[in-house]
Amino acid sequence: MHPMVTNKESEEKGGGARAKARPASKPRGRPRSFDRETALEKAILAFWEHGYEATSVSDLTRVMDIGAPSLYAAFGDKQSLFEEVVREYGVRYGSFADRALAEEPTARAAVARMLREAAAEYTDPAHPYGCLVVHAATNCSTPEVEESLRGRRNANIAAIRSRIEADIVAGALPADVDAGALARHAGAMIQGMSQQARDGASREELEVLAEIAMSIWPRT
Amino acid sequence: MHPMVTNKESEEKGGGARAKARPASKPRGRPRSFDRETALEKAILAFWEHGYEATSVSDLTRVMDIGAPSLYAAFGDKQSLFEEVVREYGVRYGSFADRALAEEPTARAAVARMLREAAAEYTDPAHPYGCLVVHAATNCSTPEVEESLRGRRNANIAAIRSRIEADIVAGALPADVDAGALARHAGAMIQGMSQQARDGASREELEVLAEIAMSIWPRT
DNA sequence: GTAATTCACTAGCGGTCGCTACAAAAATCA
DNA sequence: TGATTTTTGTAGCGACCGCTAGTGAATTAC
Repeated sequence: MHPMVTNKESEEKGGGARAKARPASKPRGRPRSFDRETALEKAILAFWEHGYEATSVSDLTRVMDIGAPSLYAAFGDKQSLFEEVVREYGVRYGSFADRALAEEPTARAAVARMLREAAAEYTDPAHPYGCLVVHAATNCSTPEVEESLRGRRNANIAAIRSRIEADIVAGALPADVDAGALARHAGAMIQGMSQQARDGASREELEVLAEIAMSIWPRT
Repeated sequence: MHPMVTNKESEEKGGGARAKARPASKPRGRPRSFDRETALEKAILAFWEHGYEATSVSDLTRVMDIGAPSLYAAFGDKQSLFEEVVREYGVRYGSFADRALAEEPTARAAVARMLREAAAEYTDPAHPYGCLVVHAATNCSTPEVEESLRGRRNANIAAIRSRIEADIVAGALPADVDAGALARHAGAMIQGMSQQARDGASREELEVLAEIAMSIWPRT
């Protein structure tokens, strides 16, 4: 008798819930009385603001406006809901970093844009301050959860490093550049900016920070 | 992590009269059976590693090797114990920043030393990684505790800023230097380094980070 | 219609949380 | 010797934690 919940719909095949390409038939039983996407967004905001541990299931059922059994049926247990929240956060709010790395012509331009956009994103009053990936699972008594976000942070730094190394190979950066150090510096700036946003720094202050931080890059 | 046998404080054997600096008269009731300083140190390490929320009173009584009533009698409730822990942490582990600001001849030298020593301190295997002030009260459901550490972080940045402004007045830094931005950058580096130490960065990696971070300072 | 299926709600499980009442134990004071 | 004062260990308080059994409501399939 595992506490395991059979994740009936966690596979979520990309298509709209029930409006679009459905395999012909309507679902069998009583329909859900809440919008799953909306409830998930509320969960994102709650975890973003208070972190994994400090957000209780009863907090979640309140802000998502559903009962506990509905939450467990729709999202699994607290930990799997948080995993989905982190994934969706990455799509809705954390994609600016990957976009900068993919779209800018050089690593330097990518990091500059990344920091500039982080200053705006982390201080946007439309949602909690800072970065969920940086703050939501620090001091977490569930090691897997803490490790999961740690992995994401380190993966982000590794992605920046790869982009820098690509520039070195392409000759856009000097061969003696320490790609790891530059990438780590960008990561530290991101994390420091997130912390300072939470501590009350303004967008303008973080933008100045982002700008002067770029002066460590070699002149090209 | 020594095994550390809990030496139940053998009651002073020779004449009690010449035993160290005694406060005038002996206390009236049954003497305490544990060393308060040692117990406090254990509490520091526990809060440092797991944070305020994730460290339960039962965790504390276990690592401090005392019963709950003894803990409450000696330190007050969990929150006031944490306050004392933070104070004592500042004295025992966090004083390198203030010392650098006080002892170095210039703000630049002070910040350079501060970052260099942070790289060593935050990765010292003799205690938990990173900085307690940065990490122990994020996502804390007791607002006063979270606010308290936030205040310390912002005060540290303000202290760096004051030191920089003093250098500007003294002519050791150009008059057009943005003291606030430079100080904020140092704070972001400290916080980013603390996070990366927790995420597994080595002392050498953080030292490189500390060094390149100093290149944002104007050449003097 | 009836059966089958899925969701919502109430109620509550065992466990841990921070904290404390209580009485025995160990010291000083008279 | 008591009487007093303080600490100690036991034992457990009420509140909240994550989570779920059980029952009835809402829908489709036959």
